Amino acid sequence: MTIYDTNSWQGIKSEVIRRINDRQWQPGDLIPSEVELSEQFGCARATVNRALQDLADAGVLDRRRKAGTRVALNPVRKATLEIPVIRKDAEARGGTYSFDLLSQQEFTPSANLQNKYRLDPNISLVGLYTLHRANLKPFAYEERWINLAVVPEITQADLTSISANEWLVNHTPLSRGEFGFSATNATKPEALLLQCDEGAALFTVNRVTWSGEAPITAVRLVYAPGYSMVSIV
Amino acid sequence: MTIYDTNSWQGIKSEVIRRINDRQWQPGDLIPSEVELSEQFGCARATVNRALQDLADAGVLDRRRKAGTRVALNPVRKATLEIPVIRKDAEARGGTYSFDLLSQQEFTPSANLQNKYRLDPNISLVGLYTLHRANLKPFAYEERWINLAVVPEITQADLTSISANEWLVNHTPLSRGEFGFSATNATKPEALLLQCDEGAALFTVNRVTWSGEAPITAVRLVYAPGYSMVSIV
DNA sequence: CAGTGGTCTAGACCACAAG
DNA sequence: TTGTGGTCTAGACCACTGG
Repeated sequence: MTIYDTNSWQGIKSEVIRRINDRQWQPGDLIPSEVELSEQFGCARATVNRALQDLADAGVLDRRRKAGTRVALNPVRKATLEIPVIRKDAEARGGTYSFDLLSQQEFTPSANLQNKYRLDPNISLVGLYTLHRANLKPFAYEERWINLAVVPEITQADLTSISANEWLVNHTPLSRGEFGFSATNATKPEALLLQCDEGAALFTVNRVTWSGEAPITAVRLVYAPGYSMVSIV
Repeated sequence: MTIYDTNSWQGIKSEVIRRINDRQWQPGDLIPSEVELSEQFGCARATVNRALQDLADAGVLDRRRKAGTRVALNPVRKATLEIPVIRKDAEARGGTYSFDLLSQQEFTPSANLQNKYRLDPNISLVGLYTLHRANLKPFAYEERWINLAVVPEITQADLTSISANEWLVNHTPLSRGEFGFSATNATKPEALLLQCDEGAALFTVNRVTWSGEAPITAVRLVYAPGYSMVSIV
């Protein structure tokens, strides 16, 4: 346990946490204003501000101008998932990473894709089917399409030596995305690829990545049985 | 798209992002120091600091004293999962929430639990088995134990009217935890409870919550088929 | 050692929203 | 209208760590 001075922002943060845990300040309660607290703690208001903002980010406090700062009624548990590049993930689980690019072809978006992602019918997409391995054993199976209208350069890349995943991460440094996590039963082809029984429960990630209004890529990733994604809060 | 002035920290943040996306600053590159940037932007160093710290938190920049600030080589994708109380989750999915407390009993930790969670063999735990429902249909099945040495007050609570989950959230406002997400095949009893086929792929969450060195509670939660946990980055 | 980020201060002005 | 948080400034000192 690290101890902080009470006129450091971390110290103020722990003190606030202590008061909440002690139930001096209960859920829904209004806590003193920044000015009052800075007087209590004998520090600058900016220091209190830093501490309270941090706690508000964490979902512990609710702050509104003029209305003041309250202890959150529904302390949302926020878990920050670090989603590593698959290669790192496989390596971290003690394996040597490799992958097979099973197939790659260009196509134009189906009506379904056009609607779902607001894609122009005339653009080209690349479809990629990849089996990721750790120590040569199947680790995850990936189905992906990439929007060539956004990243045409990828046609120049050798996607058998670097995975599309990594290429994209390094060439589109910042982007919005949506993740969906679910569980699906292995289909027969998936079972063959992942060397598991048909119907086995597979941890599944769906991801769409956007650059402004245009989708860059969408992925469906099914992990071999036993995979677990861990997060520390 | 919101536009910020370049001497606000948000403005500086977007400008830095722009330079990274333009590849003026490439992954691994050292970017100018805070002092240099504050001169370039005509603002105080603290403002630049705020912007760069934000980007470092997001995993876009790597910062080290004396070594300076670099564009991250492995831009970690961080997804912030908001993990709501089950009731809210069920309600957000358009249902009326209810639950059945199937069983509740006190016991002392098995050798296995003692080892895994460093539990004293003499303390008492409560085991709870709960079926959560949305619109009366099974939503998730929960197995949980709670450490009475840490929260003895819970024996006073009526856990048939408020779920243990919510009681704990409101009485242990801040705590560390670990989440694990995986997929499991429905066992026969789970299939009965969740009204699905045996073997169906179920999204599963394991959670352990700690208060200092002592575990407060551990939960295994299996969701009815079709559940998907969504996160926006 | 010296240069970088990390933090604190005292003061100021602004933006928002409750009354 | 007015009290609250949100932000910026100019300056200062500190903590870490690379050279």
